[in-house]
Amino acid sequence: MTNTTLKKISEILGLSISTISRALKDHPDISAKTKQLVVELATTLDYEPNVNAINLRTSNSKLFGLIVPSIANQFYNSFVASVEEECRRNGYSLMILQSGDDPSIELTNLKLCRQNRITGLFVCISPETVNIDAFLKLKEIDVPVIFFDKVPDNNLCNKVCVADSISATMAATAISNKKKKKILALFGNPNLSITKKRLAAFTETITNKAAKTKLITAHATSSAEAEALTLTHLKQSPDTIFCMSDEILTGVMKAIQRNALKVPGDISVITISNGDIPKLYFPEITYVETSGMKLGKLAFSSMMACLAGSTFIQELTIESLLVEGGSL
Amino acid sequence: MTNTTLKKISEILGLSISTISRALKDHPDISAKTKQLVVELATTLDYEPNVNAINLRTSNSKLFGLIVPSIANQFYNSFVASVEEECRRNGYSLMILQSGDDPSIELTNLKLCRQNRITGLFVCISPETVNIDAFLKLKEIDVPVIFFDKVPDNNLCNKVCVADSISATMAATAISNKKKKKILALFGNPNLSITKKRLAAFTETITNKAAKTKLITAHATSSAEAEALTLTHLKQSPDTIFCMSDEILTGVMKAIQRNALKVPGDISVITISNGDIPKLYFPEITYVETSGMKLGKLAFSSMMACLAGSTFIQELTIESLLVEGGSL
DNA sequence: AAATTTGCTGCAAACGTTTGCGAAATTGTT
DNA sequence: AACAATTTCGCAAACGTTTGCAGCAAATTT
Repeated sequence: MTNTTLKKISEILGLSISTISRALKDHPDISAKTKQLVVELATTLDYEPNVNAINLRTSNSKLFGLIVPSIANQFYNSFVASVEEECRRNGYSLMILQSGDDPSIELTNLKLCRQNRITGLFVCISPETVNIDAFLKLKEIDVPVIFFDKVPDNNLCNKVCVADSISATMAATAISNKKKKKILALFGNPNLSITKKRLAAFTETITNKAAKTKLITAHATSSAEAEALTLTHLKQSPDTIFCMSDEILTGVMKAIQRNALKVPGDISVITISNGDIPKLYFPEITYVETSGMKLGKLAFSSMMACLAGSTFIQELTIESLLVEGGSL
Repeated sequence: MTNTTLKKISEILGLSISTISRALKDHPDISAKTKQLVVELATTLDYEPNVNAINLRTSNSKLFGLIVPSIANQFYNSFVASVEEECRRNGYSLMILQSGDDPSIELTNLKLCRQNRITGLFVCISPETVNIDAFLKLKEIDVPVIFFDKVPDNNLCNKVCVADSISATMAATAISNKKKKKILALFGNPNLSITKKRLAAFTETITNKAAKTKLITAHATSSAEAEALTLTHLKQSPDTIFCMSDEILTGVMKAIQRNALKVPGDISVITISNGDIPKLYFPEITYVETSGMKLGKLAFSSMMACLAGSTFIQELTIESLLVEGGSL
């Protein structure tokens, strides 16, 4: 058995291919009874149009590309899920590709996107990616590119991000409101702009709002490292720990559980997170939300704006939100 | 600017389209110097072949479809990630679609796959899906279908699953080896075959191996429900809790933390899991591993076997593995 | 009765490739 | 110098659609 085509239907019905094509899309030129005839046969034969042929003919693929470091990550995960949903609702397809933070795979994926003649691209570049010319070339052929989360410095492109500085500020404010005196603040890879922004904003806020508070900052690039670091600093008995991300948080929590400390009795915890991990603990960890889902919706609407002809280049951020758990 | 095509290159070089096509794919008919000429120009013009045209011409899309309830799930997540990786390594593309466990979206997604003329489909059906005819129709047009994880009862299809019975048995054995006396075993949605299998195997093993042990079983369909259930049963002070899944585990752990119980001093915990969640706690939770990654690799190789012409229908399972944490 | 309108349908080109076949140009063989 | 063999390339059809245009019959208007 082979796939049903317009031609096959046309031969059975003794009509021309163009009539079949028009009948199936309810074209006014075709009489009602012909339409019925065609639609019925198409249904029984399980006709499904060949999108390759359609795309070729119309040069409009209705396909978006999405390049992300890894989908095995709470944040990107929810981002991807929400973009996927929006695509389905709006009649688009989505090609999801993982780069594994490897610039060469990133390029391979980009190539794949081009070969598939995507009509738009969502991309989160890897930390090592410095040259984004390959992405910008897409714009030359009128394919909009929306950078999300980890975005290039170049300001000639559309970006959607979480409000890094603001969320760190919010966390710092929440801490200072509680009159904490000795804070351990843990951050991720110091080379990432996301780390720099959060570190700067956090430090500044604490310095301004709670001048007498002692603040210790440190960097960890993995959960295990965060755990070790926490265990070390716990000896100086901080009263609060701030975590820049879920990864840091999980390490910190293991250290806290290992030392059998009570949260928030012995020590307070606050983090910046998508929200899934903080809810795994009791009490639930207070966090500043950076929603991948919201970011996905924003990215999608930004894409739609581009496709609608907007040439206005903008950098959008989603607002953060303090979600109270019981850990602060 | 528009995309570069073979035609454009051929016009610039004064050669025919077929020569360009052959030159780019290193066809022996073409002379070395022509090849070099063509390749150079193609590179500077950023030529990327149009896969729509290729697929149309060759009727071979090199595209797999993957329908999964949700990618915002540790297990499916790792499954998808590993399939995606295998695809990239083997020159295939992957169209990832979420059904949200909604049978109608499932069908929409299936239609999308057909329209894209996928060469194979990986699918995890929703619990409500009873009629799988729509999927079986794919086989009539020679598109292999690999069902994974939640599979239909029908035995005329290829399936890859985690070893549900065996993993439950392994967990039960681990418990009985520790001479536990009072077990609380929590399971998920009682209508799912996965639940039935795990429940049956667990109960049977405990009954056989530890006849004197008291076993209480219960069902919870969400993490919150599992927490409430645990809090209730904790009053009867079980010495061990078995969790059927990560979802159950997270609820149980919140209950344990809420009651400030020590693991494994006051109570032991064991679960069946992909491995991510158990490692978030201290001590890490002992679990029987059901690896989404392994399942992904298995599904992919099964797909490859089908494409290679194997008509042998089989149900494959991945072996489980007891990963010792410190919770038992 | 002729002219016009209306309703329905078909023709054919185009989208960008691949590939079997034939032909021309070059080389090698007697 | 004649022929065969080889190298190198182009022609044209096909994949499954969409769509501007033309055609034709029937219905309506002059």
